[in-house]
Amino acid sequence: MEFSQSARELVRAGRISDPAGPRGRLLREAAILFREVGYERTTVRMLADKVGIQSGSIFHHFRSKEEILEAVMEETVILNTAIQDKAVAAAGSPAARLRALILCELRAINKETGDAMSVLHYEWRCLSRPRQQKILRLRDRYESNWMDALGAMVEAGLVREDIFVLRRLLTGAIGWTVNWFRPDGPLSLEDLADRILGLTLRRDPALPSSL
Amino acid sequence: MEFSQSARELVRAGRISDPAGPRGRLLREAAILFREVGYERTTVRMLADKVGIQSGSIFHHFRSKEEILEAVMEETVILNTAIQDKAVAAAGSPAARLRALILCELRAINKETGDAMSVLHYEWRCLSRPRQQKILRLRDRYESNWMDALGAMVEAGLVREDIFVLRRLLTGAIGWTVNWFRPDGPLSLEDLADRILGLTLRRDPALPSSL
DNA sequence: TAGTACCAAGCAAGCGCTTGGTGCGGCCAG
DNA sequence: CTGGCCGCACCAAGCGCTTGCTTGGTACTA
Repeated sequence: MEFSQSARELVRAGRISDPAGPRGRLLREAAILFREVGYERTTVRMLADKVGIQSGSIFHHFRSKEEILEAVMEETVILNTAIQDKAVAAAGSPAARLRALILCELRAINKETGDAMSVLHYEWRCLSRPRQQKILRLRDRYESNWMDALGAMVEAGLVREDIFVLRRLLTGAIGWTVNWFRPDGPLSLEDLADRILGLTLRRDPALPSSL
Repeated sequence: MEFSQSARELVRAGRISDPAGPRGRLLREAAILFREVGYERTTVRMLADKVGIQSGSIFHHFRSKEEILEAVMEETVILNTAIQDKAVAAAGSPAARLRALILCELRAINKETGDAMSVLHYEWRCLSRPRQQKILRLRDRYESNWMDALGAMVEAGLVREDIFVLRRLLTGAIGWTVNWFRPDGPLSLEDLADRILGLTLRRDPALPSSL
């Protein structure tokens, strides 16, 4: 599996925490709690209970509650950027590359890192400005992968839209799936990726855009 | 303007608070604070300061802080449903109706009710379950307007997608505009509505969906 | 005189975080 | 082989502060 392999490599490189260690376990439970309850409503006592330690012991691993939130976001961005890089490298045509990006993002949001991605989305403003900018810098390569792929689609004549607007519409559409997509439903993430890709392809100008 | 006329009618009918009255002023400032700071981080003291009263006086108008959040959401849903109803009634063709819905939602999110709509989106889980269901029931007609319009588009042969999936993708794409759309930018909401409508139209099957 | 809108003061609970100390596995000098 | 010790992970207790909300009373309007 792409996910766990990338994760293992990053743990070995010291870029993310070992999920088996105490820090990694704290981050995993924190992501779940932050998602379900919200960052503000989650107390350090709730998190400590989930992990099975005393509330004060958390501050042996993190200097503050906000540092936990930052770490959840940071490690998720690092991991998903690594996964995305691999998918981009493996894709051939521009269309295949775009589809790979769509599928990557759908998976990030709806599979293993779904809790943390949800936190990244919904708890963004709970981070102090400096910490926000740190995460934003980490996202740079992730986003430029998108813009490169969309640019290639335009060059190939497969997309007609303004790619900045298009990327933002796609961000919204894909991100929102967290609120309705069910992996045990009739629709697979691969199907969904195909449909979203289909929406982006340019339509025949001859068709009546009859208003 | 469609907005203020619908608002005035609803105030007269007693369905939403008078924005000039103390309750209405509280709700307006609450929406702004909840959006900018977040519901949990907003204290009743902050809200009282904004309105220029003592913190305890808030509880003369609302029984609890959560009741304020509920009212913000409830009145926004009521108002935007009324605006949407008028737009639907005025639209002719299926495509015009769909475009009207897209534009309505874009306006709701990016104009007068933008703060409250953002709160509706981001602070949803801060509501207790019974209160959530109350709001959901209020949204019923709003959503069925959408499904009716999309169904008509399919019948007219203008849309090929599964309309449930399509509606959800659109919800995400439109909702996300709150995070990037700037009314003083080069793109107008009307332009944006056209582009989003364009994405939903069925594309020529003859075009290579070349993967 | 009843009702609306508000003030001034403060309570009880819960919050993030600090402090001082304990148990234990690994490591290395003797 | 082993005794001493270091550092990691954690505990028990609680401090200081903020929070939503309550109470009892006042001014003004109709």
